[in-house]
Amino acid sequence: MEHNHAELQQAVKIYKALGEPTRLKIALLLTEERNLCCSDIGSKLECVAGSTLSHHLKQLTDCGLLKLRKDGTYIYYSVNREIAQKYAPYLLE
Amino acid sequence: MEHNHAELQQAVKIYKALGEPTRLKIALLLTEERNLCCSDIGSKLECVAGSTLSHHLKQLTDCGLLKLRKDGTYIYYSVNREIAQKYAPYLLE
DNA sequence: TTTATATTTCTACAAATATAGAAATAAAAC
DNA sequence: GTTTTATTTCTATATTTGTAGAAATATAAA
Repeated sequence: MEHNHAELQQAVKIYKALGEPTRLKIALLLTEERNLCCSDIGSKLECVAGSTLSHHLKQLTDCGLLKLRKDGTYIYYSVNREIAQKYAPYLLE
Repeated sequence: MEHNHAELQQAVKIYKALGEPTRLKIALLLTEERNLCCSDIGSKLECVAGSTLSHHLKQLTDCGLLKLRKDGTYIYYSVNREIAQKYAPYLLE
């Protein structure tokens, strides 16, 4: 009902992030399995360069859809289920 | 859980459609007010050429998010609430 | 300290896309 | 019939974006 500009912009960012096959797969992967790191994801989605993956993970994180936890050189990603529930519960099905 | 290829492709199309400011506004507009035609929408979203609007409405329709009803030269659009509920309930808030 | 591993940033480029003007199509009104 | 209105298709263009290699950064392991 009352969608202010800031909220609308976040929604656009979230949907833009999910509107790309590789990123949607990443999001679905991280919904099923929590705490995967960049290289884990890379080995599950064959044929994606590390730099490309990093770029996608940044977008998914920047919009608020992914949470991250750093541990040494590793960064573990998970889906922010509250955000997913609000904007794209399809991910959680 | 079991996201087959076809369903995944539709999800990508839906999120890609919503991941653009003008199209998200159109979708929100049509959630609040049913049965608007192309030119109605055009007058509510100032500064969008008819051809551009047509292009956006096609994408929103092709992915299944909008339903249409033709009446003479007019085409009335509405949101497919079942699809919105599944993929983007944010629209219905 | 050197080496290996994880991730990001930089750079470049091909492909996709949002945009709109002009022409085309279609149906209504006159 | 002609004219007006609604929408689409065609065409072109500027911008965005997905991609990956190379270099950089950072931390851990040896």
